[in-house]
Amino acid sequence: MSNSKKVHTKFGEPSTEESTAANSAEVVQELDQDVQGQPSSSTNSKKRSRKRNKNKNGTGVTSEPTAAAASAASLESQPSIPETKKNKVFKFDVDEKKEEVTESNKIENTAEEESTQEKKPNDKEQVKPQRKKQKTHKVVEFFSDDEESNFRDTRGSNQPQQSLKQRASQLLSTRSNLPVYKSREQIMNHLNKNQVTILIGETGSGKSTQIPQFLLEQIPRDSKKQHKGIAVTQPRRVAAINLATRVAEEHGCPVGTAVGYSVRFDTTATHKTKLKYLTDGMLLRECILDPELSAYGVIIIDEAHERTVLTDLLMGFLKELLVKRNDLKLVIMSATLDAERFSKFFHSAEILFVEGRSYGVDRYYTKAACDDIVDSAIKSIVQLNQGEQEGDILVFLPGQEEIDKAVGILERLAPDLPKEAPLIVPFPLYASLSPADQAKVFLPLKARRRKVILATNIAETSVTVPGVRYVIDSGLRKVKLWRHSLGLSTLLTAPISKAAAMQRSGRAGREREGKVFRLYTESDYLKLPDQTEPEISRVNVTSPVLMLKELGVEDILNWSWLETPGEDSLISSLTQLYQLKALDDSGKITPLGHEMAILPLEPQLAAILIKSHREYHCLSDVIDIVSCLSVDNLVLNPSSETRDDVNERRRAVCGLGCRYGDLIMLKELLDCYLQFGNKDREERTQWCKDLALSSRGFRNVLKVRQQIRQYMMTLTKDKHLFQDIENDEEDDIEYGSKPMDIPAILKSFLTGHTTNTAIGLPDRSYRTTTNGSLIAIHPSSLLFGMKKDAIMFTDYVYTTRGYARNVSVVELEWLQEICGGVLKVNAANNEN
DNA sequence: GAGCACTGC
Repeated sequence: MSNSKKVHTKFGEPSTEESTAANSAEVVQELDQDVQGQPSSSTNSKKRSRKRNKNKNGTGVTSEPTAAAASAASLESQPSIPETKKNKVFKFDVDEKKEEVTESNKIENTAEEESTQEKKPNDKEQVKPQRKKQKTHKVVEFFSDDEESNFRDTRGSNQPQQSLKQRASQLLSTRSNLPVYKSREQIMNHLNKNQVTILIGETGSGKSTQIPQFLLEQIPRDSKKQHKGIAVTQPRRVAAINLATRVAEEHGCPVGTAVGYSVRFDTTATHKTKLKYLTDGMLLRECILDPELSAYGVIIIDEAHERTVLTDLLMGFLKELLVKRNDLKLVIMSATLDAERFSKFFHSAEILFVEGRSYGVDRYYTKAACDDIVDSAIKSIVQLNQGEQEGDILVFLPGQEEIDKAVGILERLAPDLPKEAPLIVPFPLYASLSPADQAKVFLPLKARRRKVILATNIAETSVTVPGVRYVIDSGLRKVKLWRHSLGLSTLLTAPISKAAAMQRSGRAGREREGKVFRLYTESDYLKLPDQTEPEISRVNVTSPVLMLKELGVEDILNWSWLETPGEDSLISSLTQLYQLKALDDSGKITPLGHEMAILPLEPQLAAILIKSHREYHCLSDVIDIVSCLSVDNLVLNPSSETRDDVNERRRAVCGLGCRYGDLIMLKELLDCYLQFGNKDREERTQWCKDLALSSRGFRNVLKVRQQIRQYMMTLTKDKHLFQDIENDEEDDIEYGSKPMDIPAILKSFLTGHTTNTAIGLPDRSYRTTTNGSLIAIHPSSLLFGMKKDAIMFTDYVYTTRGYARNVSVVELEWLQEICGGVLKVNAANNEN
């Protein structure tokens, strides 16, 4: 630490915090990477020990009335709070008592490093016996390297029942050392006595794998009586799949039997499944089919602190369902103190705390605010590389632009740096990077090299890179903000919250003690909001509102929102649904609205799809385009060196796209992809590479397409809806041979995008028809720089100026025909 | 003539 002080002259004194908010779902995501053949972390600690003090009863669990959590939440402003209480909860911010807390952590560090030496006595008496106890469990951790390789072996192989059982009993010793396992009795007593339980569990507590199993083990295995099942929701698909796989193994059964999962396009659960991991979106789908959720006796909402729109909706829905179903139990699992809100929401349900296992992270702040974040990040990386011991560096930057810039600078800089320090090897990491490029961050490096991963928010929860010991945090992120008054969303660079800063720094403490270098001052840190604003308060809620209408909620404004999106936002969503004819004059859902709610698409796209069938008779082409639109990162951003070539090739393939715009381009690209067929896989992959398209993206497009076709056949009760297409596919007739009815396709889209239109001006800029603001065609569009009478776009982004993305050419007459009312507004604007 | 964070059905 003294060494680092010398080197990091820019930073102030270190302070220490516990890493928080990371959770067991992330742990399994590491596992996923291993399953996919990526190297596991060889440095993964064999000696993981707990740093957290236990409470007096020694179980690691405390059942507290909510007032205790409230006092814990306001920790900063109550320096007189007893030490024992502080240790029960997360320390979001210990800066005001930095010395005190650093001191206590120092003692703990010492105890760990000198494991044979008896700990010096201190004033925290209750800590002492517990620490002794934990030392005996040091070798045990959630996933050791050995565990993971064994896990790989058994997964997917058809092992006899006996060996599955053997494996399960082997795993039992690992399980039984998890903090949650030790508190089993207490937790289960509480769960059995209460309808709602809020559980805060830190990283590595094992809550996501163990608590569902405790509940499962209460159900007799071979009971003839029908027992209601357990559902565990996750915000991410990969987490649901991996947790189910792991838990099935611990339970000694193949996935898809007693334990299974259900995510879009991939379900292993059957009617026999008693414990099901599923995405929150999937459970909401089940709500539509069965509003009583009668298949379940217990619902567990995991990762509730992430506050995704879908989790929030589920909690509101379940709150109402609990009144109707006295036998239903609900467990809300969270990793942060935000649980206080959950408790209040569920009529002051009690909060249980379970400790976790993670390492301390020293914090450093800059002495002055940084004006150029990329420059500051580079300087910090170089300093750190020279002054600190081995360990990889994870740098959080807001977006692709900053990351690419920083990677470029580092690549030029690295060979000229002093040779005493390890060679810096930079890796970018963001979602629109191709999977192959993303995977590079997991490759091990030769000796005397240091990995520097420059990442967006993707590394905060979705991707866990092993080996990271240092985090550099710009304190910035990109946020999509929905402006309901404009009907447009903007993408802004904004400061993160304290909770997010904590989450980011926690990435340095997953395997051993780490350090975080924050590229902002401590006083700026203190000004950050405690929690990240929940998604629901900043996004377009048209889709959630339609779902609630479908579930029979009449008074949307006064529904049991965990957090209301706001009256303006709700009213604009209701208005939009009314305009799409999903709601009638009295605000009730229409038959069309019902069909839209069933389709797994944004209401706008659903409306377009149905219109394309009933009015414009071009359903199958529109399904193809809509499928492309609903897959992320299909058309990738080419790197700056290849950009011109890629654009050239795309234009060559998309003759019609060049004339009519990006929607038609998507159809042409898909047709091209399909023409390769499965015989020419290699060629097809090369083609995708040449055009900077994602093969994985296309595979998803085909899944979505298949799903939507299925839904449309059900909705129209017409089994032969796609018969001619399917015959073509069987006969291997060339794709794209049937000419598209382009006006019909574009008119279909116009019905859903009346407000996303603009009129061309002489200088190649455009004026929107809604409020007359200036907008330009985004450079990523095939129509970039072209002058057209009128355009329609699916997306709007404001950066240096307003940009329309995914642009298509429309005719002025169509605007009059389809969005007459909108044009009048435009005329009024132009007069002003 | 410029550049989009992350999820879900």
